[in-house]
Order: sequence, then structure tokens, then C-alpha cells
Amino acid sequence: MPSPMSADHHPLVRKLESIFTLSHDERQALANLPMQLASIKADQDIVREGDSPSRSCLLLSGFACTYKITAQGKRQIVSFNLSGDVPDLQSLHLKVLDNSISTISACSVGFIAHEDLREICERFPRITAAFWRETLIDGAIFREWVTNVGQREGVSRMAHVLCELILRLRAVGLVEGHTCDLPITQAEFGDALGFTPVHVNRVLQQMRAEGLIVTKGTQLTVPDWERLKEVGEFDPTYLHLENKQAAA
Amino acid sequence: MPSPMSADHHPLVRKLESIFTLSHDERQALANLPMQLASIKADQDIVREGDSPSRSCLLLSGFACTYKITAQGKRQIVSFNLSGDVPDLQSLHLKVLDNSISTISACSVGFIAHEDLREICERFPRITAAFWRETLIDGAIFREWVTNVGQREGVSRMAHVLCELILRLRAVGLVEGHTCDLPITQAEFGDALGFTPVHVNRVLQQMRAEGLIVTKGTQLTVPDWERLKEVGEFDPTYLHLENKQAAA
DNA sequence: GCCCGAACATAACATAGATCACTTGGCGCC
DNA sequence: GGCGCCAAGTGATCTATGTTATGTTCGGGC
Repeated sequence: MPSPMSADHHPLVRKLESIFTLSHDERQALANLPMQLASIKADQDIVREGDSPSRSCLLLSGFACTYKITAQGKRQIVSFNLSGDVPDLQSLHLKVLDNSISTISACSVGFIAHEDLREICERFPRITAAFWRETLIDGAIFREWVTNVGQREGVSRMAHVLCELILRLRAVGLVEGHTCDLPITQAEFGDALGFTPVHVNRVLQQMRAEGLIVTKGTQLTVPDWERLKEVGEFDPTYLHLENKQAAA
Repeated sequence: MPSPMSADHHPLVRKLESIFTLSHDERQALANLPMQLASIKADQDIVREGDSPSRSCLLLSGFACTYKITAQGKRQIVSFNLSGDVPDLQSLHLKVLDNSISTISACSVGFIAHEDLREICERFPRITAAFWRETLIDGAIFREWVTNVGQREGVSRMAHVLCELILRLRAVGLVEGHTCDLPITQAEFGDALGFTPVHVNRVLQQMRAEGLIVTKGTQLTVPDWERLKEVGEFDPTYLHLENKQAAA
């Protein structure tokens, strides 16, 4: 069933356009990709490490994360997934998944069959390039995370992911002014940063005390973007956003 | 100038065949890619963060690494590059590099023009798929590194990278029996693992004492592969090697 | 309008790993 | 064949972060 959504508001189109320039036909073809829609509650796995899915999952709304569990049972979140992301696009070329994907908040997702993706890539070679570029940017983000976890401490490590989240949210229109909705718990930040929940709490307290962030429920507001960027040593180049002012 | 190397011994062909099945024609086309050869001494940058190269670099022999420098001047190595790797293949679709690449030992490299790569991808769509798959596997390795640096400590963290290095070296024929040449200094391991050189030294001492590794100059030998895998919680799935017994 | 569980907060104590300062060993080079 | 240099090794001390334990807040269901 082709989605009835208009091309310009289709999350996949909007996401790809934040990193690649699409033609009218390409936008149209993407918006007409058949999708099987589903609503998923918070904290449910969408796919699991070891699976060999025959479709990929487009996140339409809500927050999800990509994670791995070590033999010791510890969880590392390696990426947060936002609206427009296709967190398991890799499964198009890698038969077995090496990570799991779980919702963080309630999400609505669209499953797209691999055969339909292969077909659209054949018809539109520039769409192949766009998807390839998306997976390359994911790779760039992972490299930055290795660096963040390996070299930055406490406040600076946290500030860095917050900067990334805000820019990526803004790229898909989910930031209003200086505030956005961020339904990520402190424990989840811990799993993403390699901290304990206790330490995440201490770090956030310090950031609030220093006026770097203001939180109200799940709302995050950043009073001084430049200062947060500086504390997090954040340089947005690695996100490879097409729309340069989005990266300001 | 097409390289005179026979297809079967061409490092790029051998590397791609470790993750993808190539036809005779595809092997031939890859081996005939024009390359500009160069010899580079140890500890020299090949490309730098911020560059926009019009060619990619195939590592023919020697060891290199991909790294980033933080605003604080700390270095994180995010990947070791071995013979057959094209560590900046991403630059084909991402205009500006978000990382630097440096040699670790003396290396010989071949530079391949992006236009030649684009042309071969057009002529052989399966080669596009092979390269895309290679970049996806790089992404999988970065995810594993985030997990390694974020969740494992001391001996286990070190054991994990050693396992990865050994399997990847074996996939391109650089392991003989239980030993291989690993010209990586303790300081470089430190930059890769998020440890200080002092701590790397202590961790290696402990691993020697426990009989996990034996070192003699730059030679590393692993007396008990199964035990090293267990200590490093190493599951080779994420390397997505085509040749399954290589992953044993 | 009360109860319950999840998320958040806080405090005392423990430790892996950082830092600093120094020694040793090997090896190329004049 | 001695000089210099880089990698490796060592020991004392310090600190960011982990661990354990317990208290507090708050939103949603009955």
C-alpha cells in the first residue's frame, strides 16, 4: 500500500533532503515506497542482534536507539534514532544484524521490504548514492562516539551528545527556539556514554548549576548554544548536513 | 597506468573477496584500476581532517590508522587499517573528511581517482554493492569499538582489539600459525583504547603473566585463541566475513 | 484522592585508571 | 664504539567515576 503522505512531509524524504539534494521524481518515488505501518510502545525491541530481516524499518515518530549487549550483560547504546532514520538500513547488504534496535518512547514505524528498496535503487542510481551517503554519515557518527567515549570526561562527554541530538532534531524540524522534547532517561544516557546512572545524574546537576542546560520534565532548553558547543568541543562537520545554516 | 599485479594477488581484490563473492570480470576490472603508487614512511599523515580529496587511498602494505584529535588535543584512534583497506573510501560520497589517516609503520599505498571508482561502480553495479558493503562493515566495526571503549575494562578491552586485529590480518593472509607481526606501539594502543600508555603497559604485563599473549619485538603470538576470545568477549559476527572458517 | 512504580536525587565509600617522575633497554647513526 | 632517542617498564600518588544504599518526587491508574 503506497503511503498517502505528501512527498514533502514524508519523514524519509525530509531526512534524506537534510543530507542530499533530491529531484522531484526521486522525492515522489521515495514517498510512494510501500510501507507496512506499526505502532510500538516504549522499551520494545524492533529487531534483535542475530536477526536476518527482509525489510528495514523507517522511524516515523518517536525516539529509538541502537544498542549492543556485552557478554557481561552490559548495554551500550551506540546511536539514538530519530524521525526519518532507517536504523537497520545496513541489513540490505549485511545478512545478519550485529546490533539490536529498541524504542525509547512510543514510536510509529514503517517497514519497507528490501526488494522494494533494491528496486528503487536500481531505477534511481542517485537514490542508491543517497542511501549509501546516509550509511556513511552513520559511520561518521560512530567514529565521533568512539572519540567522545574514549577521550572526553563528565560534563564535556554529555554536552557533546546533547549538541549532536539537538542538531539532528533541528534538521528534521523537532526543535522550537532553544528547546526540544528529549524523552531519554538518565539511565539511557548512561548506557550511551559509558557512565553509571548515578554519574549521569551528577553530571546533569553540574550542567544545570553552570547554566548550560535547563530541564523541565522531558523538555530540554539550551540557554547558550555557543557555550554548550564549546564545553562539548562540538564541531558539526561530522554530521555532513547539506543545509549549512542548520549546522550553525 | 593499470597496475601489472595479477588479479588474485591484488590486495583490493583479496580484501573484497573476504567479504563479498566477485566474478572473474569484476576481479579483473578491480585489478586493472589505475593507481598512483607511493611509499610513505612511518608516522606520516596520508590525509587530514578537513581535506576534500579527489582520490581514495588503497593500503597495499604496512599498518595505518584512522584518528581524530579533540579540541583538548587528545588523539583517538578509531580504526586500524591493514593491507587491502581503503580507509578513506567514504570521501567518494562525503565531500569533507571528518578524520585523519596516518601511517603507523612504513606503508606502500595506491591512490585511486574518484572518477575511476565512480566509473567502475557504474559499469559493475555489484562492485557498488561490494564497496557499500565494505563501508557498512566499517560502520559495524565502529559500533563494536564504541561498545568496547564504553563497557569493557583493562585486559578485556585490550584482548578484544587484539582478537579483531588477528582475524582481520588472517583474512588477508598476514597470520602464520598463531603469530603475526604487529608494529603498534603501546602509546598507539593507548590512543585506540582510551588508556594512557602507562596503563597499556600494565595491562599487557598482566596478559603476559596470565599466558594470554607472548610478545617478542613486534611479533605477537597467541598460545590459546579460545581463551583470548573469551577474555575479550569476542564474537566475530560484526566483521561479517564471508569465509566462515576464517572467523573460527 | 490514594497508591504504586519509575525516574530522579543524594551520600559514603571503593577502585580502575590517570598523572607524574623516573629508569632501563635496544638500536641506528655519526 | 659511544651518543642519542624512542619505546618500554616502574613506583607513588591522585581523581574521576563506580558501587551500594536509601530517600524523594511525580504522573497515571483505580
